[in-house]
Amino acid sequence: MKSSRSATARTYDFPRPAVTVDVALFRPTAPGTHVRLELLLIRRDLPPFRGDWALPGGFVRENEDLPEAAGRELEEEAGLKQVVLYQVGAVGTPGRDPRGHTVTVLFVGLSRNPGVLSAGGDATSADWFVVDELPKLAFDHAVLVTAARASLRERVEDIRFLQDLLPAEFTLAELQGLTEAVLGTELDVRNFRRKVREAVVATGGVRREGAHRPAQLFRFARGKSRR
Amino acid sequence: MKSSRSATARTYDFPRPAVTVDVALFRPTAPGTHVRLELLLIRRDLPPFRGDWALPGGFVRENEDLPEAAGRELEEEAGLKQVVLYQVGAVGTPGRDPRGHTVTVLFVGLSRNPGVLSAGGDATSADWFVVDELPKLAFDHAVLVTAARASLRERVEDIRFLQDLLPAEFTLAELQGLTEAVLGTELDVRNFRRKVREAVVATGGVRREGAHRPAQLFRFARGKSRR
DNA sequence: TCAAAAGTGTTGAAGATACACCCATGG
DNA sequence: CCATGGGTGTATCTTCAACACTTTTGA
Repeated sequence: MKSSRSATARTYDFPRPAVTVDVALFRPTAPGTHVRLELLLIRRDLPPFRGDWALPGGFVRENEDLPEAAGRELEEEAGLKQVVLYQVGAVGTPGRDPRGHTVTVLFVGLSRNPGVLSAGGDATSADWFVVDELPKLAFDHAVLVTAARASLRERVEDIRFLQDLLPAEFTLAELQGLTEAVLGTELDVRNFRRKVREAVVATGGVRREGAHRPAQLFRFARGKSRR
Repeated sequence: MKSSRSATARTYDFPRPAVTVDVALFRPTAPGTHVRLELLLIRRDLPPFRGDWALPGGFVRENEDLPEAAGRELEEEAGLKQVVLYQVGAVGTPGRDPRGHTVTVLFVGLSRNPGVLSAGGDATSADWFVVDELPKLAFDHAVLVTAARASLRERVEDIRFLQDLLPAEFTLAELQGLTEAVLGTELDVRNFRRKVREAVVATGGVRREGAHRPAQLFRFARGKSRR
């Protein structure tokens, strides 16, 4: 990209949009019970949309790569590090920010170990919200969240997408619960297990908890994805 | 979105990347023979990469939407209008433009009726290149082209993606040739026809050309896509 | 009558869906 | 012994891949 018409491209004499990143970071609620997805939101303490909740995000800095900016914002605004993100796309509709034209690049992630949420920087507070009960969102963030969820649903078709999210060892019930949370639908136990059979291998260990049969532990097999 | 930390966001006191759009516009070679894809490129007449070929593109203007900017650049640099484009994503790797940090949003399109290429504006010339024999490209445009082709291949899985590209009436051989050009592989005639059967309807007309059986004409049926 | 492209069906394999019962454990 | 979640197999349907010959026409 960047097929500018001027050789002195750094000295623009016209106004231009700013670039931001926004991050839709999801996490599953605790396994065991019915797993649901939660979304990380930041409460805005400055206008516009003061007091509303918004996706973490902010301006991309000069010579900063987009994923880097997304990770930085996540750390600055919620104290989260080492989160795996991927890009969904860019949105630049004029008017989406009342202060001026911004083009945002949307990143999505699924987080394990959410760690401690520290409302750092200028963000009043950060919190997790169940995705089906979100508060009113600032800017066009509701649209972004919809796009983010749709993208997640597509990705999880390849079960290995969840590899970074689960601990090294997990039970198939955990894997299924997480998949169901992302898809928003329930899956048949037997069909699910057949489908993931080639992607995981039993470690031999078991997990005992509660008055019932212990669950075998699995890990992801090496090798490429399927489907 | 735009979760800035300043309420006076328009007065940034730090340097920031510029936003560009780039367009990978493909077209099929003439049907009848073996259909191949060609890509529209613009010859750069200014440094950097002076003399190299590049994707059409340029800076996004203040309060201009991204698809609008992509269409405008296509018109300015190649004289093409009314091309249907869709977005693939954003790339903002520092160093991708030696003049300074730019974030580009990549758009892709498939063009029918390419019209007359007018090397307008500052572009020395515009031309079509068979995708398997591209010249050296400026910036990181080779990467963008690869991403664009991969995206096209995914989209064409839904045959209706080609709806905007074909004339109102077309033969199944034309439809198949175009699909094959996008995929870069050959398809079985019978399987292809079975697959598209529900998406198209015969208009009753035929096209006669050459010393062989005339081809029936089809149009796309109304209704949503499948698969 | 010939060359050239249009058109057409069947079979097998793989993948998806639907569905119900036994197992191992802790309390 | 019972409540709880873990674990398993079969039948059906749909989808995809492979594969070869007949039809219609203009020259």
